[in-house]
Amino acid sequence: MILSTWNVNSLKVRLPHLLSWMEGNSPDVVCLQETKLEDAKFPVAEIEALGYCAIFSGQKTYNGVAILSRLPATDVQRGIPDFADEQRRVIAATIAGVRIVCAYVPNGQAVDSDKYRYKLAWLSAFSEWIRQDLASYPNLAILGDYNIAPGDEDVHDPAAWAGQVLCSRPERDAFDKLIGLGMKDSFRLFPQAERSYTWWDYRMNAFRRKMGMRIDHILLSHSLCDRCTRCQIDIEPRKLERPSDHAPVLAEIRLES
DNA sequence: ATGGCTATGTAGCATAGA
Repeated sequence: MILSTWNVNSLKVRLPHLLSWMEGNSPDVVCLQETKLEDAKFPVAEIEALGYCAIFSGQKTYNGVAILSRLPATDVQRGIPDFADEQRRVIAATIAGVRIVCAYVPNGQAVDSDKYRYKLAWLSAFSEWIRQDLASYPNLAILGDYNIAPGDEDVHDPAAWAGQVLCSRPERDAFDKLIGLGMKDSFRLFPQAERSYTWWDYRMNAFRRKMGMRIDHILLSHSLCDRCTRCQIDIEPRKLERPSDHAPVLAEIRLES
């Protein structure tokens, strides 16, 4: 079972990239962030034509998340339970016995901004929800754009980014809190190339110069980690014309038959 | 050099992303 996540930065613009990427990589589950589409405008027909079902929670202009799946998705949850939030950032469902959580964590803009405080409050509520959900779903995966670089090795210039948004101690503590609940960063289960990133600024030829950040992650519960055979970032779509600024991340899980 | 791109909503630029 191949799980994947991709911040597409507008599904309307990126739909051709997404469809060809799905054809080339045959993921079983695709978690999308920043679809920027109202639900009425979601490209259901194009997704279904590839043999996938789609569940989504979107809004105009900003945010928006979706899960595409070959197998049926049940027990769909939109948003963090008991956390009032206008912003469409979370959708979760059970697929083939695995609880899939698709998340678009707030960016935070700048440390000490209102958006940063919203990010930390959001992460706190999210973490509490995951803590409870892990008791019900031992096979749990959280895929998405965390907007957190977990360590300095995930940042092209750690000195310049020290203490900045995406790298600050409270954000990394929030990430570590998820780990402490019984999750692992599947990317670090395997040897990886240095300067492995999932996001590069559109400006300054950042991608070509390998000036990026690893902020999109697939966290797996321990029981799923035991069956994870690979996790990798696919930088190929970032090379296309009019790319998303994020690259997709994939993890493969060996499911018992 | 605190910019630099890109997408959206909307018809000029403002806002947001990370």
